[in-house]
Parts: sequence; structure tokens; C-alpha cells
Amino acid sequence: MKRIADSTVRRLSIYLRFLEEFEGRGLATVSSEELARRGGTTSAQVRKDLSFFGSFGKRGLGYSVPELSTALRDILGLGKEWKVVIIGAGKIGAALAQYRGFRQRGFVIMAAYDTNPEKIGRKLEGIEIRDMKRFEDDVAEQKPEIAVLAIPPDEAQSSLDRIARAGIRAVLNFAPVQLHATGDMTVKTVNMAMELEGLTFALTNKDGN
Amino acid sequence: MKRIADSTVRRLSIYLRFLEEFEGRGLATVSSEELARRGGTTSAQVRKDLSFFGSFGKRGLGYSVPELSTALRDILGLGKEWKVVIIGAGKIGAALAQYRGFRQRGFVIMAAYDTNPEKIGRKLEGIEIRDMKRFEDDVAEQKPEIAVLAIPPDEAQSSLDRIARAGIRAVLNFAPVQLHATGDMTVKTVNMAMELEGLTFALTNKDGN
DNA sequence: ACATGTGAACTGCTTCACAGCG
DNA sequence: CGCTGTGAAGCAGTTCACATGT
Repeated sequence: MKRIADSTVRRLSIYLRFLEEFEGRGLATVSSEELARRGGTTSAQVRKDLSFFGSFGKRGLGYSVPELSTALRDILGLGKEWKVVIIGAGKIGAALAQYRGFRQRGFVIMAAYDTNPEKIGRKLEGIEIRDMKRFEDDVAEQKPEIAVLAIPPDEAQSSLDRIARAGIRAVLNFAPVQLHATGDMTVKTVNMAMELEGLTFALTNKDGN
Repeated sequence: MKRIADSTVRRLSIYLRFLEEFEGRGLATVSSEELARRGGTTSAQVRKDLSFFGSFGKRGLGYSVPELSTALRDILGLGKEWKVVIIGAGKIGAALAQYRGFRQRGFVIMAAYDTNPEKIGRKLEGIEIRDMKRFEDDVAEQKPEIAVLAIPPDEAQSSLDRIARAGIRAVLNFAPVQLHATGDMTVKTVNMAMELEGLTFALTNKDGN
């Protein structure tokens, strides 16, 4: 398959959200124009995005809401349950553990891991905090596919290496550092500090202040 | 000034991080090659990024670490203190309130706002939780420049409108919805569900599983 | 008649390659 | 000589415009 741009994948997620809203309202069809307006893009963009994966619409009519929803869920890999582990049981880990979006989309949080003896054995939003020592054994047994890194920046790279060695190939990183990973891994970093700097840049370079 | 790409601004943030690390170690100069290697890009990219803002290097030598740090801080608007308010005193709000990266970069969190009487008057990581009713008055008085939206998705758009009317023009949004804002506002959305879908897409479309 | 699907044109970011300067 | 700064070339993502199918 042709290489798909990150921006395309992100838009597909957006389209799916609207489709699920429409599904809930019982709407039967939707046009590329409608999806575009809601998603802040153009109808041509919507059609192009979808065209990478097939023909889902009917000319003169639009797209069947349930059909396109199903197709997008398949494309995005949301047809199955994904097992997730959280590394780091601090504030960010806690916020993630209770995050609704996780469960709604079929993500199952298996456990949170920490090295702090104070925390081990406790629960984080109903999720067990386990000793990081058990990480490798647990992964071998339960085979989670995704790890969420929510630990201080200086420990992030070594944790990533450990995650990689344990055989997990997808990581969502919240530590504010540039991580180095091998080619067979997918790492997405969410860096709040960097987003904020995008804001201050915009504020500073828009007009005089 | 010429329009600067988002990707460029993000890389500038990355460069600044490394420069500050080098500053701490007392290194005097750095080459575009070195910055590139650390930041996962190319030396040409580094030089091009910087060239939008001026000439900061010395040919044959590289860049002065302190000079380039200062220049980047200025460009990114980090030379001043920015006042931030958090809207929503839930788990995400709490994680943000304690986030070190905020203070380190000169962001001052003025208050968190909530409508829940249970929470109002309490402290969130040392930050006062105030009644959302007081929001407009407080903004008029304290003039915060940045708002962080950490509330449920269904309330996000109305909060954004309220933030806009109060005169704040930069918003970091953690609610998983597509927000509509007027042109003079800058809104950055961090959507964890969407990032996760980027991961499941990659896992699904990389090999057979 | 209407809205999709898609080659072609366009726009903008990245990479190249080298002249210029310390 | 080494490394920056930058036009030019290359590439990727977006937009256009229309033929196509219902």
C-alpha cells in the first residue's frame, strides 16, 4: 500500500467522529461537502483522503453513514480491542487512566507501572499499579500492543528501550524529550511545552505586544 | 514577516531544548549538523529554519550557544512571563497544574476555574480553584494571555466562545472535539484519542496482524 | 442533475549543492 | 578549510476541475 500521510490519518479520525455522531442521530447518508464543513477542510480533501483506501460513496448521493463508519473503523484498526499499559503512575498517568476516550474506542488498560514502592499495589482510577520489575514478565504473558509513557524526561529513553525489548511496538509518549526508536516502532510524542511555544510564537509574531 | 510553517516552529522548540542543555554544560558553540543529529533532522533543515529569522551563525565555526539560545527564546516569545488560566479542575487540569514544563518556561498559572461547588475554593497543586462565574471579571483584571481548556467535550465550544469574548486569544485545548474559532485566535488541540488512532493505524497497516 | 473519484496543476516544505565568508 | 546561508531542484500534500456513474 502507498504511504499514507499523517495528516490524512488524522483527518480520517475526525471524519469518523462526525460519522458516529450522525450514526447516533440516525442519518443515512452524508456528502463529502458536509464532512468537510464540519471537519474544517474541503470536499476534495475528504474525497482524496478516502480514495487512498477505496470507493465508499455513491455518485450523486454521497456516503452511507454506517458503511463509511465501518470502513473507517477498519482502516484505523479500531475493529479490535487494543491492550494498553501505562508506564508511570504520576499525575499524567492518572489523568490518562481515567480518560474516557480510551475505553470508548476499545482500548483496554491492563495496568500501570511504577518503581515507587509507595505506589505499587495501589489503584489508579481502578487500574492496578504494578512494580516495574514485573513489566517484562507481564508483557510476555499479556501481550499488550501499546505503551503510554508518562514518566520524567530523563527516564524516558531508557524506558522506551525497555518497552522495545519487551516487544511492544507502539508508544504514546508524554515525556518532553526527543526519543530515538528503531524503524519497526511507531512513537507519537505529545509535548505540551512545545504546543505552548507554538502559542507564544503566534502571539508574539502576530501583532505588536 | 513571511508566514512560518508550524513544523518550523516545532523544530525551533526542539533546538532550544538542546541549546539549553548545552548551555548548562558550558559548551560555547554548536554546528547545524550537531543540532540536526540530536533533533532528528538534517543540517540543511536547521539552517533553513534559522534563516527565516536572521543570520545567527559564523561561517566555518557554527553557532554561539548562548547567542542562539537567546535568539530562539526571543523568536518563540519566551522572553516574557505569560499568564495562563486553566479551565476545568478535573484530572487533566490537575496534571497540567503540576506540570513542571510550565513554570520552567516562564508560564505562570493564575488560577483554575470550575463550576462544581465541591471544588471551588480548594487548591489544585497549589493553584486556587475559582468559580467560573468570576472568570470574566478575573480576566478583565489580570489579563491572562493563554487559556488551557481541560473540560468535557460537550462544554468545550461554549467555553471557547466565552474565553474569546473575555479577550483571550490563545487556547490550548485538551477536549477531544473540533473547535471553531475566529481568525484572530490561535487554538492548538491536543487530542489523545486521535494520537492513539494514529498508532492503531500504523500497527494495522504495517504488517499482518 | 448531482456528488463522487481522480489525473493534473499548484502550493509549500524539504533537500541539494555551492557560493560566500570567517 | 569548514560551516553557514540560500537560491534552485525535488517532493509531498492540497486544490482544481471534470469525466464518470447513478
